[in-house]
Amino acid sequence: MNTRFDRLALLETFVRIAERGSLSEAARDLGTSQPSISRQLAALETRLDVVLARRTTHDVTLTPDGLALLEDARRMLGEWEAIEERHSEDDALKGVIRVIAPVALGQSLFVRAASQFMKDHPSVTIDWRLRDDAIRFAEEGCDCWLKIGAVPDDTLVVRELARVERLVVGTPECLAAHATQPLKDLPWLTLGPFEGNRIELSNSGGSAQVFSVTPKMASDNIFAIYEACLEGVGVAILPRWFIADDLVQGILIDAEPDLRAARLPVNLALAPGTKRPARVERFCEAIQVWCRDQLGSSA
Amino acid sequence: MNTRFDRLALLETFVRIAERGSLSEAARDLGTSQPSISRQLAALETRLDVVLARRTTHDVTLTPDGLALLEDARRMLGEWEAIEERHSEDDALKGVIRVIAPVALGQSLFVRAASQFMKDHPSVTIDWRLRDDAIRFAEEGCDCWLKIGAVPDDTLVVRELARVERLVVGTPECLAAHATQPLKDLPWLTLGPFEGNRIELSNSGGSAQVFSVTPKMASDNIFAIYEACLEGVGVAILPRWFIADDLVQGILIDAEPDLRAARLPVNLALAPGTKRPARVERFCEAIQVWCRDQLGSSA
DNA sequence: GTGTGTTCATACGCTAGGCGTATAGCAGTC
DNA sequence: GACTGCTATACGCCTAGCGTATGAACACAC
Repeated sequence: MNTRFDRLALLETFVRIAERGSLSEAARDLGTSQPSISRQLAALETRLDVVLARRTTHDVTLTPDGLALLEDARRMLGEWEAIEERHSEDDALKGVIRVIAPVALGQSLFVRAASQFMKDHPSVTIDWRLRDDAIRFAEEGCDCWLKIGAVPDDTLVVRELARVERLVVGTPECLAAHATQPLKDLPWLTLGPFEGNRIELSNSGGSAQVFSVTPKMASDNIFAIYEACLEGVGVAILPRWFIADDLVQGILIDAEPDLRAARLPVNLALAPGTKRPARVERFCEAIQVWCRDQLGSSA
Repeated sequence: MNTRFDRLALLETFVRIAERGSLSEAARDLGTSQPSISRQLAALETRLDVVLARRTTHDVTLTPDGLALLEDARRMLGEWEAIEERHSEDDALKGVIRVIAPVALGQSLFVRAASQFMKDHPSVTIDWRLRDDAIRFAEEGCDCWLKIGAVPDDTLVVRELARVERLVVGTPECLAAHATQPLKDLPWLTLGPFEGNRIELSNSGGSAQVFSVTPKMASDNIFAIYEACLEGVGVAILPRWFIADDLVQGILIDAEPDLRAARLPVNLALAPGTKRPARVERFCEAIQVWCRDQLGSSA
């Protein structure tokens, strides 16, 4: 089988097929004909001697082998791109960067960093998806993953961006109303994924106190907790970046200046590999710098 | 410039050109015509918009850009190979593995491991080059580099294979003749790259003694030192694997059973990257296992 | 200098591999 | 059952890359 296809082009169409779930749509995307796509997929399968996708008349689903190839194909295409753009004299970044970020950070703080990046690089497009749950990175086709807490995938390269400070806050009224009560009896507003019903605070000396609470309200959404807190319903553990303005304005008060919840690490995860497209590399750098400046090492 | 070249094929011929230093020879290697090679190189240069090689009528030398590409090209071709062979049902390894090993280890101990590997995988060829000096890994085109001591290139992936035990040995006669002398006054045979004129020995408790000597003989070749030692000229610090048989036969004697020179780490260095051809991956595993078994963690 | 041998680059058909168009077959939807 | 949208296959076309042949440049020998 002496085929003269460009192997990287085959990978390109394969990735496109995987992303669109259809040969026809891939063909439209790539500005070619559907039979061409069909032939290319067949050629790739012949070449690798493996079935990459199950075709029915109405959809295309990758086989496990196809899924495995998808990851490698994306990486190799990225590497080729890095090679091609290394010597392109216009150093203007371009293309799309796919980012997955946690909901809370992604819709407020981080999106400002991303916006700045887009301003700095007008030809760059960002696909900004907000998700808090663990993702199947390899299948998503995303370039970088911002994650609060540990990254549950040890095949990825992880860079720590910051460790965010979290403090106990409440409205002045709320705090005054419960001033005489011990900590554990406050009306706690707890954020599901982090606290559950167990609160752990420690002072700068490192000595910790741990106690269980029956939350006034529990939620998996930080904005809900925040709003309830503003309403004076109770006290909550919130990251400093989230309530910095309110602290300045006195709307919320640091209830226990000596006590802090454990810092939450914010990580940046990338697919492993030696070379990445410049736009991805630069975006990651920008995010890192931005975190250092905005969140600080003590943010 | 709508070219239909297979980009990976372009990289392949480019690497071949770099290795052979000639378009014509590359053409012969690849079983094609010289004009074809010429066109491919030109196409790659056009595509990347960079001059990769200076051609004179009698030789081809890579530009710095070409040298940079060479590294990436080798990596990408390796990755493609890994993809292709992942699903090849015959799990027989094949192809050539290029290894650079230290002279002493490479011509005796390690070559046995390599031999075993070739026996286990008949279709594998090994290009076994022995060099003690630091190499420009990226330019050499080698797959793995066995190195005594630290690997002076932090772009490489390093795996420690063993830490070899080194002891003071001499012939029984030689040791008897100098039995009354303090260590530092023995007729030392020193191995240049490691000892110089400064001997450092420590006991199992960790306390060390250091002294300078004026060597009876100094050399950068372990076999020379070894032969002189066998001749009874003096005492030498030699690795256990090197003189294990002689110790058993009583030809050489462990002069200071309580004292040992610092263990020398033996490392395996690889080009970074996520996927390597199976033969390389398996060879490295084999070497690691072999080292564990033959040299042991206390070898 | 001249000759010889080697190198790389270019010119010129040729050929075959990949393209698009057209069509067939199939599955789900209305 | 007609319709729609999908993938696979057949068929001719077209061109990109091939090999052959040739030319220019350089190295070395004499």
